Amino acid sequence: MKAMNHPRKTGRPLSFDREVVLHNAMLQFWAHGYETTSINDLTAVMGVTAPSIYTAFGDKKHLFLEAVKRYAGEPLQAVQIIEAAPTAWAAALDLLTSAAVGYTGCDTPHGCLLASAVASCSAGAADVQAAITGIRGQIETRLQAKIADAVSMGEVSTSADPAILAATIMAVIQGMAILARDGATREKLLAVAGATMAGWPAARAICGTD
Amino acid sequence: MKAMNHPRKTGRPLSFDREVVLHNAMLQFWAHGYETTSINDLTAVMGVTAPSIYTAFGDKKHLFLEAVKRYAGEPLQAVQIIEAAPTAWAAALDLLTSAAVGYTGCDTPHGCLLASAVASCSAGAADVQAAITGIRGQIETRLQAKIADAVSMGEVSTSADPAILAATIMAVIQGMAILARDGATREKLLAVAGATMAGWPAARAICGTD
DNA sequence: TCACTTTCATATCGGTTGTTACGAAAGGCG
DNA sequence: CGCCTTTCGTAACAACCGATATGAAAGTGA
Repeated sequence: MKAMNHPRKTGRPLSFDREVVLHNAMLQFWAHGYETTSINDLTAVMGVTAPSIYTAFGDKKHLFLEAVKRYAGEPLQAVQIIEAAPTAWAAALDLLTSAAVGYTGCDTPHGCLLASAVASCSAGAADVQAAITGIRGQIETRLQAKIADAVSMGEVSTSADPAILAATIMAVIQGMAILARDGATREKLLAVAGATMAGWPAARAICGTD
Repeated sequence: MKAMNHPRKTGRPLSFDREVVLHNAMLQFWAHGYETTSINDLTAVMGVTAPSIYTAFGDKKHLFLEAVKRYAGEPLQAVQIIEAAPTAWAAALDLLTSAAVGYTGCDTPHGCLLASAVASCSAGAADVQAAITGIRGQIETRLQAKIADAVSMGEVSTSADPAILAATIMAVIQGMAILARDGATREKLLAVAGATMAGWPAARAICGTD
C-alpha cells in the first residue's frame, strides 16, 4: 500500500517514457479509433515493441482506457469547465468553445476521440463503448444540473427544460466533432458555437408575450 | 448496353433476394460499422455464404457502398427533404425531425449509419470515409443554399450566415445520432430538435433593437 | 437428353489480428 | 564479483481477416 509511486529500485529500467508513449498511443486512437487501430500500428507510433506495451499497460483495452483517461482528463476536463463557469450560460459557451478549439488543433487529429474512437465497434468491444458512453453521460448530467440550478436562480427561463437544453448542447458538441473530422475550420466551429449560444433561452421571455 | 435490367435467362437462379440480403447487410453496418463488421458477421446476418456475397456485390467495400446507397437513398433522402420543404425553416425542422425518428426506430439500430460506420477507420479505408464525408457535404451544401435563398427572400434574418446556420443544423443532426446511440429516446431527440429550431433566426430581429 | 451458363457449398489461401514464451540484457544490491 | 529483479528483442502462437479455387448442383435452350 505504501510507497507505490516512486520509481522501481531494482530490475532493468524502462527504456521509454511511459507518458510519452501513452500520449502517442492516444493520438493514434484519436485518429484511427479503437478497434481499427492494430497493435502493429501502436508499436510503430509508440516506438515500443509489443511485449513492452503489454507489460506496461496490460492489454489493448487497458491501454485504450488509459489513453481515454489521458484525453478526457481525470477528473473530466469537461466537468471541470462546467464547475468553474460562473453561470450555466458560461458553462455551455466554455464547453462549446473548448470543443471547437480542441477539435481543430494543428498538432492533434481533427475531431474528438470520445466521439469517434468507438462510434461503432464489434460486439466484443461493447464494454469499452459503454465506458465512453458513461463519460458522455457524466458530462451531460453535470451540465443538466448546472442548468437546473440556473433555472431555479432565475438565470435561465423557467420554461426551459434543463435536460433538453443540456442534451442540445451535447449534441452540438458531438456534431462539431464530425464537422471537424470532415475538415471544418476552427473559425467555422467557433461560429457554430456562437450560433448555438444565440439560441440560449434568457431569464425572461424576450418576445413580449409574458 | 440494352436489356441489362431483366433477370438472367440462363444459368442457375439466385437462391436469395438480393434486396433482402443487402438490407440485412445495411443493418449490420449500421449497428457495428464498416471495418468492425467482418465478412463472417455478414454471412451470418445475410444468410448467404461468402462466395455468394463476393459474386453478387464484388468485395466488402462495394457491398458497404451499396448498403450506404440503400440507407441514404438515391437521390439522397435528406436532399429530397430539403427540396420538398416550402421554406428553409421547414427544411431544417423536417431534417431534424426525420433524423430524430430515423435514429430511434424499433426495427433498426439506434443512431445513424453515416455518422458512425466510418467515424474512425484505418488508413486503408480512407476512400470509403471520404465517400461518406462527401454525402454529408452534399446535404450541408444544399441546406446552405436553401437558407441563402431564404435570406435573400426575407424569410430569414439577413444577419444570419447561411453557412454557419447550415453547419449548426448539421452538427445537431450528427450529434443526435450519438445521443441516440447512447440510448436517448425519440421524445428526447424530438425535444432537442424543437429546442434547436427555437433558436432559428426569424426574418426580423425580435429583441426590439432594430 | 445434352451442352451451356450461372450459382451453389466446401475448403482453403496468404496475411494479419491480439497476445505471449523464451532467453538475453541491464540495472541495483549483497 | 555474482544474485536478483525487471525489461529487452526475437520469434512464435492460435484465431481470425478478406478473398478464392474448385467442383457439384440447378436451372435454360436446343
